[in-house]
Amino acid sequence: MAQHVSPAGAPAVFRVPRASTVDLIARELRNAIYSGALGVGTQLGEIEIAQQLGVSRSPLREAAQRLVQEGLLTATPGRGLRISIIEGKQINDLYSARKAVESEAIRLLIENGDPDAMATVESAYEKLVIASQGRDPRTIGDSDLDFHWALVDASGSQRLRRYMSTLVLETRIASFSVSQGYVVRRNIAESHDTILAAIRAGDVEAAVAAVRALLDKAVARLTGRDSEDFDVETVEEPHHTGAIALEPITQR
Amino acid sequence: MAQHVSPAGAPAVFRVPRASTVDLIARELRNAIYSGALGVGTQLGEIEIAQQLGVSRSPLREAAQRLVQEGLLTATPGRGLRISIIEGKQINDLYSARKAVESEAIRLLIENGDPDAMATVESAYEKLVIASQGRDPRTIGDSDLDFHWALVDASGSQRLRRYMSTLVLETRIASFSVSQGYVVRRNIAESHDTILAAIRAGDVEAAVAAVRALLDKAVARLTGRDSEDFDVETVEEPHHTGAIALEPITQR
DNA sequence: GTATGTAGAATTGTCTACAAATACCACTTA
DNA sequence: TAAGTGGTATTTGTAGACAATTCTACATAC
Repeated sequence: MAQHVSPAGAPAVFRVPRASTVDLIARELRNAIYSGALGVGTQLGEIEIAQQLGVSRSPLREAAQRLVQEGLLTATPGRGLRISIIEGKQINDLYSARKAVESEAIRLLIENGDPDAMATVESAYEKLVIASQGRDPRTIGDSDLDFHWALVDASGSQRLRRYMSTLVLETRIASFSVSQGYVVRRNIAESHDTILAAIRAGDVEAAVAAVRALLDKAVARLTGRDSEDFDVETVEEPHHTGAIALEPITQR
Repeated sequence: MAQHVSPAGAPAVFRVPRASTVDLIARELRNAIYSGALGVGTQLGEIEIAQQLGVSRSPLREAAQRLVQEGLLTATPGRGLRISIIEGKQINDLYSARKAVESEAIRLLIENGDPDAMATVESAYEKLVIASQGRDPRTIGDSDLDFHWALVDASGSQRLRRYMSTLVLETRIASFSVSQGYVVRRNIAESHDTILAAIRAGDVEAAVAAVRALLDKAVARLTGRDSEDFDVETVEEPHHTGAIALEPITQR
């Protein structure tokens, strides 16, 4: 995922915003969810996680509340935290949000007309093409999400970016939740080419329509309403070995 | 703001999710921001707030992290928490997000065709009309935001609702940040009538376009690029008396 | 008179300990 | 044997205490 970029015209020297411990923990938790190290529905014991991260329970709990706010974790009083499950109607809801965010992102991307931003999108697309030529569905799925992320990142909107970073994770959770596997389409590159072509042409409506269609297809696939599309491949998620391993927080 | 509604078809009996202390604190903080009790840019001392709320620092800090994730609070290591300031380019960003969310909400609202949902929107509109006939700009501003909230709430989308609840607060913060006053248009009802008419007619594109136009106008007003529109009124925000008062958390 | 360095106070960040709620398991009983 | 019940153990929720960082004020040097 791309980094933040200093806006032009801003002062040359910023107050260095060194990341707080809570930031680092939250990031680590998100990584763990994305990678699948923390499986869907997993109840997470605070002392265990805290020990693995090399921190106390307090900052861990604070970081957890951030993910709760995002909807990635579900907190039930007296019962602690578990990774949210996203299935059923939530799938539709998730993709509604994605349609909202990605549509607006495309609009901004085209309006801004920033060549650098377009370049990163093109770059993400190329990686997607290369990945789709390979045979590893996992890699394809990753580069698919990366592309959509790049799209929103290139919009330059801080809020859309924030929303999308969560939505990416939720999409990941959803694919874990639905099948306990991982479904991707093999011919994924063509449909994305349509989007990119429209963006290049500066045709907002066409690009938006293309993304919406793409996402609608994804919903149909995930909710099992699409029995005709055989060009998919299911990959089993590696079984969780019980012992989940998180990297300790460094930098202090 | 309207309350959450049980989605149809959900099990009749839920595991009663009694609100956790963190929930209550977070809600109280949001209320304080919305009401202006916690002014923009205010540094909040943890011990003081915790005492006023009648809780310890631990749950307060956890609740605060939720608002940090929302972007309502800004946390700087070693320097604690302060209410975020929203001005300049952030205004554009904020309204981009609103466009994204509200556009999609309208789309869903029309697609769903739920009479009850429409009724709540109509109700919010009526209140807006009544308020706009009065002379209190503060009331008008409130009912304006309430209407937009009702729109998104009626979409039935959990995620859009979550986004919007934050965006409403941010909009409020923005109007506090820009002028240290509160700007509203007097003839606000007509423009909203356009939206509602399009929704009633089931015309998605027209409704979406109307909302986008409305929001664009708001941006222009807030960023001061709209010197021609004289039909506005500025209200001074009541001076903060230094002593901020928060209601203690009850229910245990 | 301005700027720099230092000491003190206050506030935040983290940890440990205690209280309360929940889950699990054995036991009893129909 | 199955269901209900009670007790125990584990986990979470909260509070208070300690450590570290930052801000403010004052003194000193240029």
